[in-house]
Amino acid sequence: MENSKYKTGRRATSYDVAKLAGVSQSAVSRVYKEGASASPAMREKVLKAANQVGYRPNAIARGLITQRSNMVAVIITHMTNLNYPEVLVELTQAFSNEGIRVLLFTIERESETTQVLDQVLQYQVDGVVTAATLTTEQTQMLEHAAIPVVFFNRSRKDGSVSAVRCDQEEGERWLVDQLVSFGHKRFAIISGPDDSVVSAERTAGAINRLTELGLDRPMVVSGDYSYESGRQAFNKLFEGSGLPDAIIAANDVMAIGCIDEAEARDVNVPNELSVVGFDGVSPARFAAYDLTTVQQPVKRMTLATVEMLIERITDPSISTEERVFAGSKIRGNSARLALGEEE
Amino acid sequence: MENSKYKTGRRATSYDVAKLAGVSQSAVSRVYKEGASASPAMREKVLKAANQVGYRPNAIARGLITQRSNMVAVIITHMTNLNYPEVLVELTQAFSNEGIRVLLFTIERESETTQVLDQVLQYQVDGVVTAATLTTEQTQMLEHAAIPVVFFNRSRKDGSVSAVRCDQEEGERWLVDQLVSFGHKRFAIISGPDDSVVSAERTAGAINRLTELGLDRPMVVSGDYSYESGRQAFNKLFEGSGLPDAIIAANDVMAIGCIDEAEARDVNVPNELSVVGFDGVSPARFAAYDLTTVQQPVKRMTLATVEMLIERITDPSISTEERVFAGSKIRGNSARLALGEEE
DNA sequence: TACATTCTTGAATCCGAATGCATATTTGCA
DNA sequence: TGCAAATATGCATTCGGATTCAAGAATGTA
Repeated sequence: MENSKYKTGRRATSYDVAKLAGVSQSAVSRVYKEGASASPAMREKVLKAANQVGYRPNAIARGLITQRSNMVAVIITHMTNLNYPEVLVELTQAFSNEGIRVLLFTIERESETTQVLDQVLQYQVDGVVTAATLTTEQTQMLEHAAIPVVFFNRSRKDGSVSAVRCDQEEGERWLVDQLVSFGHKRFAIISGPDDSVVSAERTAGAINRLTELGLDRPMVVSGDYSYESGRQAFNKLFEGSGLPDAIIAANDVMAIGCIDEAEARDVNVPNELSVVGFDGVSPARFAAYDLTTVQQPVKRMTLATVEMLIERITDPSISTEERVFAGSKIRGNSARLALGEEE
Repeated sequence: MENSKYKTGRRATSYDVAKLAGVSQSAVSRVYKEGASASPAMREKVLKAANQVGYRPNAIARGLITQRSNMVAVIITHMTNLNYPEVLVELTQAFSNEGIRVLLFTIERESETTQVLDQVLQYQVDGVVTAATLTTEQTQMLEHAAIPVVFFNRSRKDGSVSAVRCDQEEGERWLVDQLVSFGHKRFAIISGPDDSVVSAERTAGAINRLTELGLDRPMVVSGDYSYESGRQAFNKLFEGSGLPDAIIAANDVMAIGCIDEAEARDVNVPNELSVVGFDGVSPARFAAYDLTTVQQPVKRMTLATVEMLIERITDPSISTEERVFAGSKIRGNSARLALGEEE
């Protein structure tokens, strides 16, 4: 006991500082609390003492009493999709600017949310950003615990949750229209993992538009967002009954894999085959691929997410909101495009 | 006050559960603590009540009393380098398997560690993994607070910190040897950001080996790990006095940029120019580039990091250790290589 | 059946900072 | 100069779960 005060690692507490400065613990606390009444003299004494012992308020203790941890959970799936790292970094940075820390939860597939949710609840986070779909039950658990959630790139049809997303469907429509306007007729689609909502939306978006335009229902080959799966998907199509005019991949990385495999089999892109992606990740801009794709406005989306979540944390009674961003259309060189046609 | 108990979001506490189950709060606590004495009857009663009210132990409160937050901080620089997302995911997953949560701190450049360190200390993390260099002073602060640290891909020459790293120098030596054995004589290097230790090590490793072999000191152009900077670097070299035989980039992404710009200027890689990278990130394996590079064994490195950090958290008195991993040599097609020569 | 040993359980206390309340001090204004 | 209003400060309590201590129950052994 006597030596505990000298034990290495004994972090200084507000009591230690108080004693050293000859004031009360409450005084120390007030000095660190913006807007609390403390005389300049007091403040100086306290800060000096705090400095001497290297005092830093204990965020855990503070969280316990204030019921605010100043941490949010970010749930994100395994980042095969190169889009996620960028999202994560931007989110972290934006939250950080607001004095909020990010507790990271990664899962392999969207279906593994259960264990994660349990942890999220234990850690008393102030809010959740999820890039994985939650069941109604899970959403309700969070709601019941009064933890606001913002869905990233997914939502509920009934608008019962707050969400920020990129308009996948609109993006696919543009891609299809581009391809069609040049005369492409036979389409194939490479979808993402079964449990990816984003992939489902993109795939459906493309198919719907094709149907609207009276074209044949495209063949759909499934991938898992990875480069390899893009290559394999091409092979499946190549070995099938006649190559399509254009392949619409559910993300850029698969489009890239697809292009590489096509070239490996002497199918020239874009002359013999058009390939388009989605996301606008950095490799899509590499000159060797120069994809025609739709880029998600990651920065704006993450800022909107942070803003929205903080708003809901501050005022939990606020009603849900959905913000939908259109993607930026990028005309690359992986598809033969309509000439001189804008919009 | 009276309504607070019914307020939405009022999370159930161990007291609530205790009351409902007709036992003491201590009993509830014990049921949730492995190895604590609690009769099966008691356990059942408590779990039933807990289930009824959706009780989950409050990790914050627990952390306060146990002096263990079960969180570690991961400090990582802006992920221009595609290597980091992978590292981050693997770390998170591995920590998660050990019941430890990751609090993420991202910084733009390695030099911005100060503010971050302050936050790290406030959040009472049990340990720190840093992929950014810390000053001696900063390391001492952590040490004084008894927070173990593991450096990722950086260390101190005096071995005063625990570290896990990839042997950058050895990797560069292999690259240089490969290139030299084919007859390359004129070298150039594209370095990373000034404050990147990894870049410094790689650059130095290559230069040292070239010197050892009696070759001319290479020209060094600086980049910032980005694709664009790789392109620009090529241009600087192209406009300079004669293109070198080989360019050694401090990471894969710059190597890719460099290759693209070379092709754009009708310099064929690898026939007219060899380009090698470092990291072994996924785009390096894209067929269009197929880089000759050294791949960091990310999975093994992250596992070692987690293991080491937990070891130090468990027993802080343990002495420091450094684990150095050799990178996997990848002979791609971006450099003309020696034939039939292994090792 | 008696007594020692182990197991259960609850009461009380603690972790470290925030805050309502009460008191002491200062400031403002007539 | 006097008194009210505003500030400053300390005391005591609180957040929610872990843990020590001591008492009570169950089990084992002779």
